[in-house]
This record gives sequence, structure tokens and C-alpha cells, in this order.
Amino acid sequence: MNIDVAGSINSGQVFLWDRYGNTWYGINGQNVLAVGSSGRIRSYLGTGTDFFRRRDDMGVILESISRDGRVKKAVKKYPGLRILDQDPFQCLISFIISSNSNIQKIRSCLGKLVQRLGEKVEFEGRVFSLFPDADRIAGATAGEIQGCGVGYRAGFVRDAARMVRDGRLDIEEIKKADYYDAMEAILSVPGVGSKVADCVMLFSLDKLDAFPLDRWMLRILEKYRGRFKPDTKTITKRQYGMLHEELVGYFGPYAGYAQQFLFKMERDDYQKGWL
DNA sequence: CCAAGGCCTGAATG
DNA sequence: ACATTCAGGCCTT
Repeated sequence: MNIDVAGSINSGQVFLWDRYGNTWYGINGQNVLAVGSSGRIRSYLGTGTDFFRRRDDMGVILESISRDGRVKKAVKKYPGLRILDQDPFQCLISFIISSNSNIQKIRSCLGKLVQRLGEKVEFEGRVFSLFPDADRIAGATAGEIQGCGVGYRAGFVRDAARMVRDGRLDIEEIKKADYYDAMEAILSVPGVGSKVADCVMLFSLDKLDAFPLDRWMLRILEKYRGRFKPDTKTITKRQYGMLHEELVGYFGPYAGYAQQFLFKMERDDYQKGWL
């Protein structure tokens, strides 16, 4: 089954990707990736990466998550949608910045962050700014970070980077842990709650049972009324955990994929209403 | 344990 | 124009 490169990049998982001609270019940590419509990846470092998670057996996964008509419809509509496997540190910082914000603003903030703090490299005739590493962000001044428009999240971003720099947050170790241990570890990072933690786990730590519950997903789940507990506008940490249990029980071990398909369909339908 | 309010910021809404 | 609200949460009372 072919990968929908553009659709996957434009599904709220990554923010530092742009298209030039027929090729998508994206910042992924200390690497720059170039992807044509075939899905074949070239990279600045020349190292291989399974960014589109070709290792996943989509036949098994799609079968597993197709528990109802709504998911089946989304799967049929976006057969090439994939969860991306991105750089964990970049993912962490990106989603700390994402909280209480919107995609355009996130793109703007992250764009400034890499442009101002990231190392410039040339790749395929273009100049890109790599994502600043933990050292660089941890050592940045408050003004440097806040100047990127992140507002009150500036302290969170810097402190998160310091945790990584000082080894108080060992991302590679967390990657080996199961969902619950990983969740607990990531929640210790300032500015990271359940939703951001789920995003980091699903998009960069190989936890396909992570199911980010944001306002959009809660809205979608309202349509399942009866199966999932009624929703209030905001949910507590405890409610979040209980809902996650129910969702994994319902969608199975690849629940994160179900989330991504449902989310994509809802977002596109919403956009359509505005065109 | 839960509810309510504050928070940077820019775009949308009145 | 200008004020208010809201956005893909989190933290503190």
C-alpha cells in the first residue's frame, strides 16, 4: 500500500516541513529529510531512517483498529496515512510549544526557534536550520526563547531541555519502557501533561497504544456517546487515564493509529467547511 | 481528587 | 477601529 506523504506530513504530527516542487523537506533533529511522492527518503546525514514506519504491518493494524464504521470510513478515505517516527527531543519541544495553541502559531514559533538557534546546513542546494540540540536550548537566554513567540512556555522549553541535557530525562531509556512507565517519566517534565506526553510517545517513542486526547478528539468521541463516558470540556488527569484504558480496550494495541485516522478526517472536514 | 482561573500571542469575531 | 474571545493544555490555588 502506498504512503500518502503529503497527507501524513499534514496531519498535525510535524511542523517543520515544506514542499519545494515535488519534494517535501523536513527538519528531523540533527537531520534534514527529503521525500518525493514515492516516499523514498534522502537525508542530509545520509543515514537511513524509517520515518514512515514501513516496519509496521498495516494490514494487521488496519484490521485491528477497524472496530466500527467511523474508523473504517477514515481508513478508507486515507489509506496512505501513517504515523511518523520523528526525533524525540524535537517532538518533545514541539508539543510543549503546541499546548494551548494552534498549528499555524506552532509552525511560526518552531520556525523561529530553529532559524535563530539551529545550525545552518546546506542540502540539495538549499539552506536548512537543524533543530537546536538540548545543550543549545538549555543554554539559551530567556529572551532568545521567548523571542520566538512561545510566551509563557519559554521556561518550560528551557527547563525541558535542561532535563535532557543533564540526563534527568533519558529519552532512549524511556523509549524502551512500556506505555505507563514512559508516561510517568515524561509527565515529570514541566509543561507536559497527559496530552503532550501521549503525542511524544506516539510520534517519537514507538508507543502505538498512546492516544492523544485533545479538544478535537474529545469532540469526536462525543459521537460515540454511550460507549465512552460523557465528555466535559476539560478532563482531569484521572479521567484522561480512565478514558485511555477504555480506548485501548476498544481499539486495541494500535489505538494510536485509530486516533490519527479519526483526527485526520475530522480536521479535513472542518477545513472543508471553511473553504 | 476536582473545579476554576490565569497564562503569551495572534487571528477571528463582535 | 477597538475590545473580547478563542486556540490541538498545563499549572497553581
